Amino acid sequence: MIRVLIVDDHEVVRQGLRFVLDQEEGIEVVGECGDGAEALAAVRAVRPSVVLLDMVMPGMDGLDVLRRLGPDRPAVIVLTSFQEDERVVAAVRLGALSYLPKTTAVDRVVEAVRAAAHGGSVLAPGVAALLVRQVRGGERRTPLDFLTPREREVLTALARGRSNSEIARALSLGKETVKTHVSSVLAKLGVADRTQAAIFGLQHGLVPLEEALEPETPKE
Amino acid sequence: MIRVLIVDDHEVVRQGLRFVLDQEEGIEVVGECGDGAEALAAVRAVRPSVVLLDMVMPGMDGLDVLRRLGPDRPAVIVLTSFQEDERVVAAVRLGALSYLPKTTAVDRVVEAVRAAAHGGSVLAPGVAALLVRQVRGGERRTPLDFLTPREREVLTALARGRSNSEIARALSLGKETVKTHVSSVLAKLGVADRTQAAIFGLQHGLVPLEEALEPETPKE
DNA sequence: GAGACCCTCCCCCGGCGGAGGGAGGGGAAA
DNA sequence: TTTCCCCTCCCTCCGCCGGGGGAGGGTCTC
Repeated sequence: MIRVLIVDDHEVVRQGLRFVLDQEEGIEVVGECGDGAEALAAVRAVRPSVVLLDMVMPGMDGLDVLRRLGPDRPAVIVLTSFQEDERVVAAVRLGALSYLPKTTAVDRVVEAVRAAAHGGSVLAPGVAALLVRQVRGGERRTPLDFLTPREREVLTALARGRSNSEIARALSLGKETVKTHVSSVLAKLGVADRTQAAIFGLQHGLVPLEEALEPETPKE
Repeated sequence: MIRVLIVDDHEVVRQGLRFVLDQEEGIEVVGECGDGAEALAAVRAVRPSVVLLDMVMPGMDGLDVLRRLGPDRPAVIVLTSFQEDERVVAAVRLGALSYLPKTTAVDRVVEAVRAAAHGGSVLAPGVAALLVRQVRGGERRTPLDFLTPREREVLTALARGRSNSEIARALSLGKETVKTHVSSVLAKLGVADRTQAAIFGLQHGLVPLEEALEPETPKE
């Protein structure tokens, strides 16, 4: 029996998944959670073999949950609305077996659950391509991949709406240095100015849109 | 019998809604659609009395569907992931009876369907507050409400990453004029620069994030 | 008609932003 | 070691951005 825990802040989605999975033989839904904190507790409590995890949730999001799962974690299938390049890769790095957009046909979800039960992956075509790109450094990569770590940090700050001097202060740098980084970022992304760079960063999930203008987000 | 059409690009969500609604007496799900174009066709074909409409879909989105529904339209309940101020108001203006976030408990969805069948509304608390603010101009309003039409246009362009001179060209204005508008926008939104204004605009759904850097989007 | 508001354009000016080039230190790989 | 890249900071130059103030013409309301 495959014991499944469903984590999603949308009750409708939880109902849908439960409905679909309950009809399957050998699969049992052992719990539902509406947020990340609940999910962690539930994982410890009911010891599911597979977790269906939504990426975007209020409070602790999917990535946070992945980070906090212990070493003997259940198999995790990420199910999300967005295909944000950054997050896909992050999720896989953090041990997610499958990463499926919510537009996925339910059959594929069932497949993924069965596969996950014995450590297998089912990837949506787009996601698969993305990972291949990432892992094998093959063909065309996101311009983001060409950024150095420092440049990413700067771009992240840009996407939060910070000015050069604010960034300098935040990263303990000279503003000259920040300008240098910003210039390379603009060049590498092929955009005209910081505003476009910020939008680009937001589009690629460097910063969740909701938090973008927040003064500080220590996240914890 | 209340005849319901479900429109959502996520099969999981469709299944969930169908499951929930099928259990209800007097409610019958007469169709499911995965995108806007399908939805319009289905409305004509099966003549549902209530449409559950997702706002964000590939291709023709929920607002487009609302715009294109004829005069003798079915009752429409908008069900969406985001509570983007702009779109809520737009949807209601376009005739949506209810506007519910997907985080809504399923009971409320059922309530909304029953209410919609005879022209009633069920609003999530947040949405209700928003509409009251909008309609009665009461208490605190979004800074967006203080913008003049022209300023909105300019902010929209800002959110697409346009420079002042590009905006001037696009709107057939002198760049001096654009600067004037940008200045008022910054002041009214209480932000420091155009980048922050752009982010603000994106957060409030003036431009869908995905389209933000697109060179032109005539939408059609 | 007087006010209020919006839209349009103008001026000045200071400063941030971005291009371009240079330079030193450090780490990693050939 | 030499080479290459990254990070750091410095410089100049200039254009765009944004603040402040002004001004004319439009509409709508009182």
